Amino acid sequence: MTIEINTHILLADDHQLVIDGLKSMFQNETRYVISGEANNGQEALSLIQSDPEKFQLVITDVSMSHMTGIELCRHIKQQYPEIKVLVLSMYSGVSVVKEALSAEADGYLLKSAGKDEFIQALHRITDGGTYFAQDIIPIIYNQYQREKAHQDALSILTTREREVLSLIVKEHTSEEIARKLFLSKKTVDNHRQNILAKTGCKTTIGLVKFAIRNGME
Amino acid sequence: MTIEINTHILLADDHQLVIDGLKSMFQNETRYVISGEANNGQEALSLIQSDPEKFQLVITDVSMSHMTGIELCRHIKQQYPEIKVLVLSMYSGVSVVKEALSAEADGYLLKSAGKDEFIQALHRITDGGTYFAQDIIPIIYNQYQREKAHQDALSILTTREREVLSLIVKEHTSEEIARKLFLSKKTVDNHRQNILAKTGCKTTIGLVKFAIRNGME
DNA sequence: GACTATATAGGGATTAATACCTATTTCGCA
DNA sequence: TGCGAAATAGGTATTAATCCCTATATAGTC
Repeated sequence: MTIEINTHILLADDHQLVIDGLKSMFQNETRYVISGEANNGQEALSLIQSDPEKFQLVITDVSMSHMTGIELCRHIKQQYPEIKVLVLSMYSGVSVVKEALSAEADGYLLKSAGKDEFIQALHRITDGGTYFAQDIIPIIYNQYQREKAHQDALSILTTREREVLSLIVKEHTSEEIARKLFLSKKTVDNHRQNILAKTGCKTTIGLVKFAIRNGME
Repeated sequence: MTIEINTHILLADDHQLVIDGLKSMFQNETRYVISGEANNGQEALSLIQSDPEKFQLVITDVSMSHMTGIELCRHIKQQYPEIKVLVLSMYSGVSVVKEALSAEADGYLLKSAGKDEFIQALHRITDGGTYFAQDIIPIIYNQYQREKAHQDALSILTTREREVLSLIVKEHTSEEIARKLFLSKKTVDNHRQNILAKTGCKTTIGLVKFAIRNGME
Protein backbone atom coordinates (compact mmCIF):
# COMPACT_ATOMS: atom_id res chain seq x y z
CA MET A 1 0.00 0.00 0.00
CA THR A 2 1.35 3.38 -1.02
CA ILE A 3 0.38 6.48 0.89
CA GLU A 4 -0.38 9.19 -1.61
CA ILE A 5 0.34 12.65 -0.27
CA ASN A 6 -0.57 15.61 -2.38
CA THR A 7 1.41 18.81 -2.05
CA HIS A 8 -0.76 21.82 -2.70
CA ILE A 9 1.06 24.56 -4.52
CA LEU A 10 0.42 28.29 -4.81
CA LEU A 11 1.91 29.90 -7.90
CA ALA A 12 2.83 33.59 -7.81
CA ASP A 13 3.99 35.28 -11.00
CA ASP A 14 2.84 38.40 -12.79
CA HIS A 15 3.23 36.75 -16.17
CA GLN A 16 0.25 34.53 -16.81
CA LEU A 17 2.32 32.73 -19.42
CA VAL A 18 4.69 31.45 -16.76
CA ILE A 19 1.83 30.30 -14.57
CA ASP A 20 0.27 28.44 -17.48
CA GLY A 21 3.60 26.89 -18.34
CA LEU A 22 4.09 25.64 -14.79
CA LYS A 23 0.53 24.32 -14.69
CA SER A 24 1.04 22.28 -17.84
CA MET A 25 4.35 21.08 -16.45
CA PHE A 26 2.59 19.64 -13.40
CA GLN A 27 -0.41 18.30 -15.30
CA ASN A 28 0.59 14.68 -15.03
CA GLU A 29 2.16 14.94 -11.60
CA THR A 30 -0.16 13.41 -9.05
CA ARG A 31 2.04 14.36 -6.14
CA TYR A 32 1.85 18.08 -6.86
CA VAL A 33 -1.35 20.02 -7.30
CA ILE A 34 -1.62 23.65 -8.30
CA SER A 35 -4.26 24.88 -5.89
CA GLY A 36 -3.92 28.61 -6.28
CA GLU A 37 -2.59 31.39 -8.48
CA ALA A 38 -1.61 34.99 -7.84
CA ASN A 39 -0.22 37.74 -10.03
CA ASN A 40 1.65 39.58 -7.30
CA GLY A 41 2.97 39.09 -3.81
CA GLN A 42 0.14 40.93 -2.09
CA GLU A 43 -2.42 38.73 -3.76
CA ALA A 44 -0.48 35.58 -2.85
CA LEU A 45 -0.21 36.63 0.78
CA SER A 46 -3.95 37.33 0.94
CA LEU A 47 -4.70 33.87 -0.43
CA ILE A 48 -2.48 32.30 2.22
CA GLN A 49 -3.92 34.40 5.03
CA SER A 50 -7.49 33.48 4.09
CA ASP A 51 -6.65 29.79 4.47
CA PRO A 52 -3.18 29.12 5.90
CA GLU A 53 -3.68 25.35 5.80
CA LYS A 54 -4.45 25.23 2.11
CA PHE A 55 -0.93 25.42 0.67
CA GLN A 56 2.19 23.50 1.62
CA LEU A 57 4.41 25.15 -0.97
CA VAL A 58 4.66 28.49 -2.73
CA ILE A 59 6.47 28.93 -6.03
CA THR A 60 7.10 32.61 -6.58
CA ASP A 61 8.78 34.81 -9.14
CA VAL A 62 11.25 37.38 -7.81
CA SER A 63 10.14 40.45 -9.69
CA MET A 64 6.49 41.24 -9.17
CA SER A 65 4.60 44.46 -8.64
CA HIS A 66 3.17 45.43 -5.21
CA MET A 67 5.27 42.86 -3.39
CA THR A 68 8.36 41.11 -4.71
CA GLY A 69 8.88 37.39 -4.36
CA ILE A 70 11.60 38.03 -1.81
CA GLU A 71 9.31 40.11 0.38
CA LEU A 72 6.57 37.52 -0.03
CA CYS A 73 9.01 34.84 1.05
CA ARG A 74 10.04 36.85 4.09
CA HIS A 75 6.42 37.34 5.13
CA ILE A 76 5.57 33.69 4.66
CA LYS A 77 8.56 32.51 6.64
CA GLN A 78 7.74 34.89 9.47
CA GLN A 79 4.05 34.10 9.72
CA TYR A 80 3.84 30.55 8.37
CA PRO A 81 7.29 29.00 8.68
CA GLU A 82 5.94 25.55 7.83
CA ILE A 83 5.07 26.63 4.29
CA LYS A 84 7.91 25.95 1.86
CA VAL A 85 8.98 28.61 -0.62
CA LEU A 86 10.71 28.08 -3.96
CA VAL A 87 11.95 31.30 -5.54
CA LEU A 88 12.09 31.56 -9.32
CA SER A 89 14.16 34.04 -11.26
CA MET A 90 15.41 34.86 -14.70
CA TYR A 91 18.84 35.69 -13.40
CA SER A 92 21.39 34.34 -10.98
CA GLY A 93 22.73 37.72 -9.86
CA VAL A 94 24.56 37.58 -6.58
CA SER A 95 22.45 40.14 -4.76
CA VAL A 96 19.14 38.53 -5.66
CA VAL A 97 20.35 35.13 -4.63
CA LYS A 98 21.62 36.50 -1.35
CA GLU A 99 18.32 38.23 -0.75
CA ALA A 100 16.51 34.97 -1.33
CA LEU A 101 18.82 33.15 1.02
CA SER A 102 18.45 35.77 3.71
CA ALA A 103 14.67 35.55 3.30
CA GLU A 104 15.07 31.87 4.15
CA ALA A 105 13.81 30.55 0.83
CA ASP A 106 13.91 26.77 0.61
CA GLY A 107 15.07 26.90 -2.95
CA TYR A 108 16.19 29.09 -5.82
CA LEU A 109 15.65 28.04 -9.39
CA LEU A 110 16.17 29.69 -12.74
CA LYS A 111 13.23 29.93 -15.08
CA SER A 112 15.35 28.19 -17.67
CA ALA A 113 15.22 25.00 -15.59
CA GLY A 114 13.63 21.97 -17.22
CA LYS A 115 10.86 19.81 -15.87
CA ASP A 116 13.27 17.26 -14.41
CA GLU A 117 15.07 19.89 -12.38
CA PHE A 118 11.76 21.33 -11.22
CA ILE A 119 10.51 17.97 -10.02
CA GLN A 120 13.83 17.26 -8.34
CA ALA A 121 13.71 20.60 -6.59
CA LEU A 122 10.17 20.03 -5.39
CA HIS A 123 11.04 16.54 -4.16
CA ARG A 124 13.95 17.85 -2.15
CA ILE A 125 12.02 20.74 -0.71
CA THR A 126 8.91 18.79 0.26
CA ASP A 127 11.22 16.25 1.90
CA GLY A 128 12.41 19.04 4.16
CA GLY A 129 15.56 19.85 2.20
CA THR A 130 16.64 22.71 0.00
CA TYR A 131 17.37 23.10 -3.69
CA PHE A 132 19.50 25.79 -5.24
CA ALA A 133 20.37 26.14 -8.90
CA GLN A 134 23.88 24.88 -9.47
CA ASP A 135 25.05 28.06 -11.15
CA ILE A 136 24.64 30.18 -8.07
CA ILE A 137 27.20 28.50 -5.85
CA PRO A 138 30.27 29.95 -7.51
CA ILE A 139 28.48 33.28 -7.56
CA ILE A 140 27.70 33.55 -3.88
CA TYR A 141 31.14 32.22 -3.19
CA ASN A 142 32.89 34.93 -5.16
CA GLN A 143 33.27 37.25 -2.21
CA TYR A 144 35.16 34.68 -0.18
CA GLN A 145 37.28 33.96 -3.23
CA ARG A 146 38.30 37.57 -3.51
CA GLU A 147 39.31 37.77 0.13
CA LYS A 148 41.31 34.59 -0.19
CA ALA A 149 43.35 36.05 -3.02
CA HIS A 150 44.74 38.78 -0.80
CA GLN A 151 45.37 36.41 2.09
CA ASP A 152 49.12 36.56 1.63
CA ALA A 153 49.21 40.28 2.30
CA LEU A 154 49.83 39.44 5.95
CA SER A 155 53.07 37.76 5.00
CA ILE A 156 54.80 41.10 4.43
CA LEU A 157 54.77 41.43 8.22
CA THR A 158 57.25 39.68 10.49
CA THR A 159 56.07 37.20 13.10
CA ARG A 160 56.44 39.77 15.85
CA GLU A 161 54.60 42.38 13.84
CA ARG A 162 51.71 40.00 13.18
CA GLU A 163 51.65 39.26 16.89
CA VAL A 164 51.42 42.94 17.73
CA LEU A 165 48.83 43.58 15.03
CA SER A 166 46.70 40.76 16.34
CA LEU A 167 46.68 42.34 19.80
CA ILE A 168 45.91 45.76 18.33
CA VAL A 169 42.88 44.27 16.61
CA LYS A 170 41.87 42.77 19.94
CA GLU A 171 41.66 46.34 21.26
CA HIS A 172 44.73 46.36 23.44
CA THR A 173 46.71 49.57 23.88
CA SER A 174 50.45 49.75 23.26
CA GLU A 175 51.03 49.64 26.99
CA GLU A 176 48.93 46.50 27.42
CA ILE A 177 50.63 44.84 24.47
CA ALA A 178 54.02 45.69 25.96
CA ARG A 179 53.06 44.08 29.26
CA LYS A 180 51.66 41.01 27.51
CA LEU A 181 54.77 40.48 25.38
CA PHE A 182 57.26 41.58 28.08
CA LEU A 183 58.44 44.51 26.01
CA SER A 184 58.88 48.22 26.47
CA LYS A 185 55.98 50.35 25.31
CA LYS A 186 58.48 52.04 23.04
CA THR A 187 59.24 48.80 21.25
CA VAL A 188 55.58 48.19 20.65
CA ASP A 189 55.18 51.72 19.31
CA ASN A 190 58.06 51.11 16.93
CA HIS A 191 56.40 47.92 15.72
CA ARG A 192 53.19 49.86 15.16
CA GLN A 193 55.11 52.42 13.16
CA ASN A 194 56.69 49.71 11.02
CA ILE A 195 53.40 47.93 10.49
CA LEU A 196 51.80 51.18 9.38
CA ALA A 197 54.63 51.78 6.93
CA LYS A 198 54.59 48.25 5.52
CA THR A 199 50.86 48.08 5.05
CA GLY A 200 50.55 51.62 3.79
CA CYS A 201 47.94 52.41 6.42
CA LYS A 202 47.74 55.80 8.06
CA THR A 203 45.80 54.96 11.22
CA THR A 204 45.05 52.13 13.60
CA ILE A 205 41.62 51.95 12.05
CA GLY A 206 43.21 51.21 8.72
CA LEU A 207 45.26 48.47 10.34
CA VAL A 208 42.17 46.86 11.80
CA LYS A 209 40.45 46.87 8.41
CA PHE A 210 43.59 45.49 6.79
CA ALA A 211 43.78 42.71 9.35
CA ILE A 212 40.14 41.75 9.02
CA ARG A 213 40.30 41.89 5.23
CA ASN A 214 43.19 39.50 5.32
CA GLY A 215 41.62 36.92 7.53
CA MET A 216 43.09 37.92 10.86
CA GLU A 217 40.46 37.52 13.61
CA MET B 1 25.28 9.90 -36.65
CA THR B 2 26.25 10.39 -33.03
CA ILE B 3 29.69 11.60 -32.13
CA GLU B 4 30.91 9.50 -29.23
CA ILE B 5 33.30 11.36 -26.99
CA ASN B 6 34.92 9.45 -24.18
CA THR B 7 35.95 11.26 -21.04
CA HIS B 8 38.98 9.65 -19.47
CA ILE B 9 38.85 9.71 -15.71
CA LEU B 10 41.56 9.41 -13.08
CA LEU B 11 40.35 8.17 -9.70
CA ALA B 12 42.23 9.16 -6.55
CA ASP B 13 41.24 7.62 -3.23
CA ASP B 14 43.20 5.81 -0.57
CA HIS B 15 40.38 3.33 -0.02
CA GLN B 16 40.49 0.74 -2.76
CA LEU B 17 36.90 -0.09 -1.90
CA VAL B 18 35.76 3.34 -3.03
CA ILE B 19 37.72 3.05 -6.26
CA ASP B 20 36.19 -0.32 -6.98
CA GLY B 21 32.74 1.01 -6.20
CA LEU B 22 33.20 3.90 -8.61
CA LYS B 23 34.55 1.57 -11.28
CA SER B 24 31.52 -0.67 -11.08
CA MET B 25 29.32 2.40 -11.13
CA PHE B 26 30.78 3.47 -14.47
CA GLN B 27 30.93 -0.02 -15.93
CA ASN B 28 28.04 0.49 -18.33
CA GLU B 29 28.77 4.12 -19.06
CA THR B 30 30.32 4.42 -22.48
CA ARG B 31 30.86 8.14 -22.13
CA TYR B 32 33.09 7.81 -19.08
CA VAL B 33 36.13 5.60 -18.90
CA ILE B 34 38.24 5.02 -15.83
CA SER B 35 41.73 5.25 -17.25
CA GLY B 36 43.78 5.55 -14.12
CA GLU B 37 43.83 4.97 -10.37
CA ALA B 38 45.86 6.42 -7.54
CA ASN B 39 45.86 5.89 -3.78
CA ASN B 40 47.10 9.33 -2.84
CA GLY B 41 47.50 12.80 -4.26
CA GLN B 42 51.20 12.46 -5.03
CA GLU B 43 50.60 9.35 -7.06
CA ALA B 44 47.75 11.00 -8.94
CA LEU B 45 49.86 14.03 -9.77
CA SER B 46 52.69 11.82 -11.05
CA LEU B 47 50.28 9.99 -13.33
CA ILE B 48 49.06 13.27 -14.75
CA GLN B 49 52.56 14.69 -15.17
CA SER B 50 53.72 11.61 -17.06
CA ASP B 51 50.94 12.10 -19.61
CA PRO B 52 48.99 15.35 -19.23
CA GLU B 53 46.78 14.62 -22.23
CA LYS B 54 45.56 11.29 -20.90
CA PHE B 55 42.90 12.47 -18.44
CA GLN B 56 40.14 14.99 -18.92
CA LEU B 57 38.73 14.60 -15.42
CA VAL B 58 39.99 13.73 -11.96
CA ILE B 59 37.72 12.42 -9.23
CA THR B 60 39.49 12.75 -5.91
CA ASP B 61 38.79 12.07 -2.28
CA VAL B 62 39.54 14.89 0.14
CA SER B 63 41.42 13.02 2.85
CA MET B 64 44.40 11.16 1.50
CA SER B 65 47.91 10.65 2.80
CA HIS B 66 50.91 12.44 1.22
CA MET B 67 48.74 14.93 -0.61
CA THR B 68 45.11 15.74 0.14
CA GLY B 69 42.52 16.01 -2.57
CA ILE B 70 42.38 19.76 -2.06
CA GLU B 71 46.11 20.15 -2.59
CA LEU B 72 45.91 17.85 -5.59
CA CYS B 73 43.14 19.99 -7.00
CA ARG B 74 45.16 23.14 -6.46
CA HIS B 75 48.16 21.67 -8.26
CA ILE B 76 46.09 20.43 -11.17
CA LYS B 77 44.34 23.75 -11.62
CA GLN B 78 47.66 25.61 -11.55
CA GLN B 79 49.51 23.34 -13.96
CA TYR B 80 46.72 21.87 -16.09
CA PRO B 81 43.71 24.17 -15.81
CA GLU B 82 41.92 22.34 -18.61
CA ILE B 83 41.59 19.17 -16.52
CA LYS B 84 38.34 19.09 -14.56
CA VAL B 85 38.34 18.12 -10.89
CA LEU B 86 35.48 16.64 -8.91
CA VAL B 87 36.12 16.53 -5.18
CA LEU B 88 34.55 13.77 -3.11
CA SER B 89 34.06 13.84 0.61
CA MET B 90 32.31 12.09 3.45
CA TYR B 91 31.29 15.36 5.03
CA SER B 92 29.93 18.71 4.05
CA GLY B 93 31.80 20.72 6.67
CA VAL B 94 32.03 24.38 5.86
CA SER B 95 35.81 24.64 5.94
CA VAL B 96 36.40 21.68 3.63
CA VAL B 97 33.85 22.93 1.13
CA LYS B 98 35.42 26.38 1.20
CA GLU B 99 38.86 24.89 0.70
CA ALA B 100 37.57 22.99 -2.32
CA LEU B 101 36.00 26.12 -3.74
CA SER B 102 39.15 28.14 -3.20
CA ALA B 103 41.13 25.40 -4.94
CA GLU B 104 38.83 25.98 -7.90
CA ALA B 105 37.28 22.52 -7.90
CA ASP B 106 34.66 22.06 -10.59
CA GLY B 107 32.45 20.10 -8.27
CA TYR B 108 31.96 18.83 -4.74
CA LEU B 109 30.02 15.68 -4.10
CA LEU B 110 29.31 13.62 -1.00
CA LYS B 111 30.23 9.95 -1.05
CA SER B 112 26.65 9.20 -0.15
CA ALA B 113 25.56 10.40 -3.59
CA GLY B 114 23.83 7.87 -5.82
CA LYS B 115 24.72 6.93 -9.36
CA ASP B 116 22.21 9.35 -10.84
CA GLU B 117 23.73 12.30 -9.03
CA PHE B 118 27.22 11.17 -10.03
CA ILE B 119 26.29 10.99 -13.69
CA GLN B 120 24.52 14.33 -13.50
CA ALA B 121 27.57 15.90 -11.87
CA LEU B 122 29.90 14.48 -14.51
CA HIS B 123 27.62 15.66 -17.30
CA ARG B 124 27.56 19.17 -15.95
CA ILE B 125 31.30 19.29 -15.34
CA THR B 126 32.34 17.86 -18.71
CA ASP B 127 29.98 20.34 -20.33
CA GLY B 128 32.07 23.09 -18.79
CA GLY B 129 29.82 23.71 -15.81
CA THR B 130 30.04 22.99 -12.10
CA TYR B 131 28.25 20.70 -9.73
CA PHE B 132 28.03 21.12 -6.00
CA ALA B 133 26.10 18.91 -3.61
CA GLN B 134 22.88 20.64 -2.69
CA ASP B 135 23.48 20.39 1.03
CA ILE B 136 26.51 22.61 0.98
CA ILE B 137 24.86 25.81 -0.19
CA PRO B 138 23.15 26.65 3.08
CA ILE B 139 26.40 25.69 4.82
CA ILE B 140 28.73 27.99 2.94
CA TYR B 141 26.08 30.64 3.19
CA ASN B 142 25.81 30.42 6.96
CA GLN B 143 28.37 33.12 7.58
CA TYR B 144 26.46 35.65 5.56
CA GLN B 145 23.28 34.53 7.28
CA ARG B 146 24.79 35.14 10.67
CA GLU B 147 25.93 38.60 9.73
CA LYS B 148 22.52 39.37 8.31
CA ALA B 149 20.88 38.36 11.58
CA HIS B 150 22.76 41.05 13.45
CA GLN B 151 22.24 43.58 10.70
CA ASP B 152 19.72 45.45 12.78
CA ALA B 153 22.32 46.15 15.42
CA LEU B 154 23.07 49.35 13.51
CA SER B 155 19.50 50.47 14.05
CA ILE B 156 20.20 51.26 17.69
CA LEU B 157 22.14 54.24 16.36
CA THR B 158 20.51 57.43 15.16
CA THR B 159 20.93 58.60 11.58
CA ARG B 160 23.52 61.14 12.61
CA GLU B 161 25.40 58.59 14.69
CA ARG B 162 25.51 56.16 11.78
CA GLU B 163 26.79 58.98 9.60
CA VAL B 164 29.58 59.74 12.07
CA LEU B 165 30.42 56.07 12.52
CA SER B 166 30.67 55.62 8.79
CA LEU B 167 33.22 58.42 8.59
CA ILE B 168 35.15 57.01 11.55
CA VAL B 169 35.42 53.70 9.72
CA LYS B 170 36.67 55.61 6.68
CA GLU B 171 39.58 56.75 8.86
CA HIS B 172 38.59 60.34 9.38
CA THR B 173 39.46 62.12 12.62
CA SER B 174 36.88 63.93 14.70
CA GLU B 175 38.12 67.22 13.33
CA GLU B 176 37.77 66.07 9.72
CA ILE B 177 34.32 64.68 10.40
CA ALA B 178 33.32 67.97 11.97
CA ARG B 179 34.45 69.90 8.90
CA LYS B 180 32.71 67.45 6.57
CA LEU B 181 29.40 67.65 8.43
CA PHE B 182 29.66 71.37 9.28
CA LEU B 183 29.72 70.65 13.00
CA SER B 184 31.90 71.53 15.94
CA LYS B 185 34.56 68.96 16.81
CA LYS B 186 32.91 68.83 20.23
CA THR B 187 29.64 67.65 18.74
CA VAL B 188 31.41 64.90 16.87
CA ASP B 189 33.19 63.84 20.04
CA ASN B 190 29.88 63.70 21.83
CA HIS B 191 28.46 61.52 19.06
CA ARG B 192 31.47 59.24 19.39
CA GLN B 193 30.89 58.99 23.11
CA ASN B 194 27.23 58.10 22.58
CA ILE B 195 28.04 55.54 19.89
CA LEU B 196 30.57 53.90 22.19
CA ALA B 197 27.98 53.75 24.98
CA LYS B 198 25.22 52.39 22.77
CA THR B 199 27.33 49.73 21.11
CA GLY B 200 29.11 48.75 24.31
CA CYS B 201 32.48 49.29 22.65
CA LYS B 202 35.43 50.67 24.56
CA THR B 203 37.59 51.92 21.71
CA THR B 204 37.44 53.15 18.14
CA ILE B 205 38.85 49.81 17.07
CA GLY B 206 35.84 48.12 18.62
CA LEU B 207 33.59 50.49 16.69
CA VAL B 208 35.26 49.63 13.41
CA LYS B 209 34.84 45.92 14.05
CA PHE B 210 31.22 46.50 15.07
CA ALA B 211 30.55 48.47 11.89
CA ILE B 212 32.16 45.89 9.61
CA ARG B 213 30.42 43.02 11.38
CA ASN B 214 27.13 44.74 10.78
CA GLY B 215 27.57 45.35 7.10
CA MET B 216 28.73 48.94 7.17
CA GLU B 217 31.45 49.52 4.54
C1' DG C 1 83.55 40.95 6.83
C1' DA C 2 80.10 44.14 5.35
C1' DC C 3 75.25 44.53 4.61
C1' DT C 4 70.37 43.89 5.72
C1' DA C 5 66.48 42.71 8.37
C1' DT C 6 64.58 42.04 12.82
C1' DA C 7 63.84 43.06 17.47
C1' DT C 8 64.88 45.73 21.01
C1' DA C 9 64.63 50.59 23.64
C1' DG C 10 64.67 55.55 24.45
C1' DG C 11 63.87 61.01 23.92
C1' DG C 12 60.80 64.51 22.74
C1' DA C 13 56.87 66.64 20.59
C1' DT C 14 52.34 66.80 18.60
C1' DT C 15 47.86 65.28 17.57
C1' DA C 16 43.82 62.43 18.55
C1' DA C 17 40.76 60.10 21.46
C1' DT C 18 38.42 59.33 25.76
C1' DA C 19 36.00 60.58 30.11
C1' DC C 20 33.64 63.44 32.79
C1' DC C 21 30.64 67.44 33.10
C1' DT C 22 26.85 71.22 31.62
C1' DA C 23 23.64 73.46 28.39
C1' DT C 24 20.55 74.86 24.41
C1' DT C 25 17.36 73.98 20.51
C1' DT C 26 14.25 71.28 18.01
C1' DC C 27 10.88 67.90 17.21
C1' DG C 28 7.62 64.32 17.87
C1' DC C 29 4.67 61.87 20.91
C1' DA C 30 1.68 60.99 24.71
C1' DT D 1 1.74 71.11 26.99
C1' DG D 2 5.27 68.98 28.81
C1' DC D 3 8.52 65.07 28.45
C1' DG D 4 12.21 62.72 26.29
C1' DA D 5 15.20 61.87 22.47
C1' DA D 6 18.26 63.82 19.21
C1' DA D 7 21.46 67.11 17.73
C1' DT D 8 24.03 70.75 18.84
C1' DA D 9 28.25 72.94 21.52
C1' DG D 10 31.54 74.05 25.20
C1' DG D 11 34.92 73.13 29.41
C1' DT D 12 38.64 70.45 31.31
C1' DA D 13 41.62 66.76 32.05
C1' DT D 14 43.78 62.44 31.03
C1' DT D 15 45.33 58.84 28.21
C1' DA D 16 46.72 56.96 23.75
C1' DA D 17 48.59 57.26 19.34
C1' DT D 18 51.58 59.16 15.95
C1' DC D 19 55.89 61.20 14.17
C1' DC D 20 60.72 61.88 13.92
C1' DC D 21 64.80 60.98 15.62
C1' DT D 22 68.97 57.81 17.63
C1' DA D 23 70.94 53.42 19.15
C1' DT D 24 72.25 48.48 20.20
C1' DA D 25 72.27 43.34 19.63
C1' DT D 26 71.51 39.47 16.82
C1' DA D 27 71.02 36.56 12.94
C1' DG D 28 71.30 35.61 8.16
C1' DT D 29 73.09 36.60 3.45
C1' DC D 30 76.07 37.84 -0.29
